[in-house]
Amino acid sequence: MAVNEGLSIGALAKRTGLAVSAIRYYEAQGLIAPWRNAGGQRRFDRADLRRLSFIMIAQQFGFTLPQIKAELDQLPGGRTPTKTDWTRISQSFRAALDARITTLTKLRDNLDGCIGCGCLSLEACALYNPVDRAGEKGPGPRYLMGDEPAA
Amino acid sequence: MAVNEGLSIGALAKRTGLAVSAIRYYEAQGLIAPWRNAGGQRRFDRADLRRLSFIMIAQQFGFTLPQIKAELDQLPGGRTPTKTDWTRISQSFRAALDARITTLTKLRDNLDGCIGCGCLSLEACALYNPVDRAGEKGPGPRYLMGDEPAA
DNA sequence: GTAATTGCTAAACCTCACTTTAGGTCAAGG
DNA sequence: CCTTGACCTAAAGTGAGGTTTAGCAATTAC
Repeated sequence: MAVNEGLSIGALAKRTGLAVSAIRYYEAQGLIAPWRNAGGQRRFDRADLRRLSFIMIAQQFGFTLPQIKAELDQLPGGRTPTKTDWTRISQSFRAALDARITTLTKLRDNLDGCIGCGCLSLEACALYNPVDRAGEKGPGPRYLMGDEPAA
Repeated sequence: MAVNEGLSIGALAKRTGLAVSAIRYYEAQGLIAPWRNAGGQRRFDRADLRRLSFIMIAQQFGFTLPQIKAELDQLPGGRTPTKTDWTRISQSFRAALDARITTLTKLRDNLDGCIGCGCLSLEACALYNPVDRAGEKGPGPRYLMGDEPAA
């Protein structure tokens, strides 16, 4: 129990509320990179708490793990990220979030227009058009909420 | 090609942009209930175009199929839904949507507060709290975007 | 020192929302 | 009549995001 040996996976799980299995899964997906102690057990930095926190928040916002990884990959490799580093990625994150809120609000406003007519008609309803366009992309995974597939 | 024999699944697919397989899947999930012609092929009402349209729109908003089914189940059983019926479910739908936008906006505002400090700290960050609460629900499926699991 | 925890890996399993495949049937046009 | 295209079912496959299981090793608590 020396002070500088890092956190165990169980400790991380307790502090984040994540399941141990989820943390291991994030490692497998390249979102977090613990080292190993002499016995082969994972040890984590305190900075990893922040990474996990970011992952959980971004998931609440509806981002996929590859998208989140892309954001986290912008953090510096060789050193512990500074506040400035986190501020930078929070900002890029906020832009994506703003776009999502805008889309949702626009769709809601279209829905308001439709409540009066009760139509949802394929020919006339303002709500139908964005849906139609998604359909025209052809078969394959249909993306949600106006987002493009993960980069 | 008599006038009143209903639409084939292919016709529905063309008019909605959905895949035929998706429509059959929705039937299996109880979201739509075609009848069969003498040869065993599915035949659909024109009103089913509206149901499918609603499904597609609701999915854009991030609702799951069970949630959408719950809304559609409120439509009358014995007759073709009227505009009033659709208006009623659009309104209940809008309320759910409003809640979603509110949550997202609140989270975004919290993020704004965090950009200044760059923290995302588990102890202090305003963003952490909602995440933490989700974690406290214990193991099992973690719900997204502040929604409760489908009824 | 030993028992209970906690951690390890690999592989199987799960839900959601579908698509694809395989093998066969139905309907419409020439 | 016969071919072509649309349709049928059941079952398996997909990919995201994990959890569960099995069997074993390391750590911690007493």
